[in-house]
Amino acid sequence: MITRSEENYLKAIFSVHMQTKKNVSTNDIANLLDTSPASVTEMIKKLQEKKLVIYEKYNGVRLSSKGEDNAIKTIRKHRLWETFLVNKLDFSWSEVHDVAEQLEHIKSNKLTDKLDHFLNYPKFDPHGDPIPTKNGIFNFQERISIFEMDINEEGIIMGVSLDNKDFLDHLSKLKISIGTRVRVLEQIKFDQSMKITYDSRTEHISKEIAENILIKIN
Amino acid sequence: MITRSEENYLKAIFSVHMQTKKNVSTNDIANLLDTSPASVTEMIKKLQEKKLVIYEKYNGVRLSSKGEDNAIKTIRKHRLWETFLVNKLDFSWSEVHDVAEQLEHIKSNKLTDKLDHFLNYPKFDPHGDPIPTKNGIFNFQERISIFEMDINEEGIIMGVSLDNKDFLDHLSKLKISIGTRVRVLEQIKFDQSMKITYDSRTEHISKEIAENILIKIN
DNA sequence: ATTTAATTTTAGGTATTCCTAAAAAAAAAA
DNA sequence: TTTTTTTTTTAGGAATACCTAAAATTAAAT
Repeated sequence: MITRSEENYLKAIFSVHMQTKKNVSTNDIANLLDTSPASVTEMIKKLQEKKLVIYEKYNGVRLSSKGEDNAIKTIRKHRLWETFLVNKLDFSWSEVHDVAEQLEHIKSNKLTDKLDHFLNYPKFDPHGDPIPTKNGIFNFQERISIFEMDINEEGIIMGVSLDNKDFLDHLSKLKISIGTRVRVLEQIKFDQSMKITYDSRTEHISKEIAENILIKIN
Repeated sequence: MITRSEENYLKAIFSVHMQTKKNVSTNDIANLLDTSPASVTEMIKKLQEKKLVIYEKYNGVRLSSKGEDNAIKTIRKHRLWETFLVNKLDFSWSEVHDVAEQLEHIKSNKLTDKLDHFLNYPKFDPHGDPIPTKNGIFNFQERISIFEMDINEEGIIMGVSLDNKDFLDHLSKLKISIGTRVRVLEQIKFDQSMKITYDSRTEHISKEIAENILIKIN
C-alpha cells in the first residue's frame, strides 16, 4: 500500500523531474511539499525500500517505473477531479486545487475510470494541462506564453502555467478562459506589458500575466 | 481540525446510539471499527478533550452537540457520494460502500453543497437511507421489513437494512430495487420464507432476505 | 587550493493511531 | 453474597510522518 504522503512525494518528484530532466534534489522536494529537508531524506529512504525511487546519497532521486506509474495515476486523478469540479459542479478555475488535492488520493480504479467516462474522456483539465489516459499516455500540446508571441500574431489560449488563486481570479475578471482566441496588438517597451485583443475586447496585461497564459502553437 | 480517524469514531458512536438510544460502550465501538477496546478508550479520551463527546469512565460515551454535528455532516457526505456513484457514475448498489467511505472525509463545505445541488437535493441514498440536509435535518420515513408484512399486504420498497455485497448482489439479480411495489402472497411456516410478487414476477425469498428489505408504511 | 557557503544526512524527539498483556471495575451467575 | 465472566482501562510498545540541531558532504567563491 502506498500512503497518501508517499503519493505526494512521488508526485513532487515527477513534477520537478518533468521540468529539470535531472535527478531531483532533497531541497526542491522540501520546498515543494513545504517540509524539512530532513523529512524528505527520511521519506526517500522509505520510497527506496519500496522500490518506488532510485536514490543515491547526496545525489538526488528519480522515480522507478513503478514510482512513475503511481505518480501518473495520481496526476490523472487530480486532473479528472478538477475537470469534474469545473464542468459538472460549476466550481471556478481558482477554487479547485485544494479540493482536487484531497480527491486525488481516493483509491479506486473503478471510480477513476467511471469518472473519466462520465466526463467523456477529457484530454485536458481546466488549466489546460493534459490528462493522462488509463495507460499513462500524456497528450502533450506545444504551447508558448503570450509574452513570447509576436506583434499581430494570433493564438488560442490553451492553459496557464501558474496555479495561483489571485492570478486565476484576475483572468476570470478579464473573461479570459481556455479556448479564447487572442491577438497581440502591442508590446510596451518600458515595462514589457502587452496590449491584446480578444472577443472584441482590448486589454492591457502585465508581463507577469502574459508569461503565465499559454497559447497553442500550430 | 477533526482527523479522519476521529470522524470515524464519531460516526460509529452516532450510529450505535441511533439504534440503542443508550450511552455507547467501548466494545461496541471496537467491534464496529474493527479495533481493540484499548484503542477506543484512548481515542474517546482525546475526543473528550476536544469536547466532541461526553464520557465517564466505565459508563460509555455519547456525542456532544458539536460531535453530533460532525457525525451528521459525515453521514451526509457519505450518502451524497453514494447517490452520486449510483446515479451518475453507474455504480451498482453493492459497490459503493468502500469508495464512499473514503469520499466522506473530503473536507470542503462548498463541494458538499455543490454536489447536493448537482444531484438535485436527493432525500434518500441508494440504500433508502435519509440524507440529512445542510442543516442536519433527517427526513425519516417509517419503514418495516417485508418479514413483518401480512399476507396480501402491499408496499413500496424503500431501502435495505444490511449493507452486504452478497445480499445486495442477490437483490440485483432478483431485480428488486428501491421503488419496486411488492405484495406478500404466502408465508411458509416451516422455514418462515416468503412468496412475494412484484413487476409480474413471483419469487420465493428466505426469512433473512425478507428481514432486510424495508418497505414504506402509510 | 583553501575557505566559505549551501545542501544533505544523521541523531534524537514529538504526535497520532494503532497494538498486546495485565490490572481494575462492573455485570452476571452460582 | 461470593465467585466467575465480561468489559473497560492502564501500561508499555510499534509504525508513520513530521520536527530541530548538529554533523557530513558537496558546491561555490576567494
